[in-house]
Amino acid sequence: MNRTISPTSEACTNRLTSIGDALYVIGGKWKLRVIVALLEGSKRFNEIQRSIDGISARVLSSELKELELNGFVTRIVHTGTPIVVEYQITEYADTLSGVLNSLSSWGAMHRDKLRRER
Amino acid sequence: MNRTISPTSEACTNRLTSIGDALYVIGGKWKLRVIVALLEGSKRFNEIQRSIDGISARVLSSELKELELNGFVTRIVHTGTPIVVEYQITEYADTLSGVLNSLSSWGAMHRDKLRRER
DNA sequence: ATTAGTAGTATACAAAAGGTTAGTGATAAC
DNA sequence: GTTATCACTAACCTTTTGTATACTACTAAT
Repeated sequence: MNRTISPTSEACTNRLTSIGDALYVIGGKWKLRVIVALLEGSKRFNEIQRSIDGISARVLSSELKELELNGFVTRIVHTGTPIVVEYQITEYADTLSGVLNSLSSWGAMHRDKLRRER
Repeated sequence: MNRTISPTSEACTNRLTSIGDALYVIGGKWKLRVIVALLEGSKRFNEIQRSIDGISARVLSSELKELELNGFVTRIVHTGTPIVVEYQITEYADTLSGVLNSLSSWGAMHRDKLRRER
C-alpha cells in the first residue's frame, strides 16, 4: 500500500504548515511596515499612520489588531482628553529577526540575480 | 536637524524592499506547495495537480509560469502523443533552504507559543 | 466660530487573488 | 462509441484585500 520511508509525507506537511503560519503573520502588504514603524519609534496611532506612506486608518487599525493578537504589540490606553493610545512592540517581536534576516538577504540576492540576467 | 546615527532610514528601506521581493516570490497560497510537490518528485502537470489538494489547473498553470520566471523551475516539452510536459526544479531553488528553515522553525515556535497561551 | 488634533469606525467601492466550469484536439482503452 | 488522459486556456464568479470618504465626540488653539 505505497509505504515509502522517505521524509516526505508527514515531516513535510508539518514543515509546510509551520511555514504557512509564519507567512500568515508577516505576510501581506503592511505587517512588516507597521513593525518597522514601531521599531523606528512611532508610538501613537496617527503618528504611525503618518510614518507609513499610503496606509489608511481602516487598514492600520486592523493590522494593529492582528499584531496585538500575535503578541508583537501591546496596546496601552492613557485615558484623559484627548485619549492617547500607545502601541509598544514587545520583546517577542525580536524573535522574528532570524526570519527577517534570511528573507532580506535572500531577497537582495534574488533581485541581483534577476538584474544580471536581464 | 535630527541627524540620528541609527540604521533606520535607508538601510531599513532597502531591507524592507528585499523582504518584499522575497515574499513576492514565495508568498501567496500555493507557491511553496508547488515547490514542495516538485521536491517530492512530481514532474508532470496533472501529477503535480493531483499531489496538491485543492489546486485548480488554472491556478497551477499560473504558479508554474511565475516559478519558471523566477528560475525555480524548468519546463521541458516532450512532443509526441500525448504531449508530455516535465517540470524540473533547478538548483537555484536550493538557495531558498535558509529562508524555508528559518520560516518553518519560527512558525512552529510561534504556534506552540499561541497554544500555551490559550 | 472655524480649524486641527485625539483614535478610531462605517460605508461604499475597486482591485487582486483565487475558484468553478467547460472546452480544446489528438489518442488509446473499454 | 463512450470515456479517459495529456496540458492546458477562456470565461465567468466569489472572496479577500485594500482605498476613499465621511463621521463620531471631545478639546485646544486661532
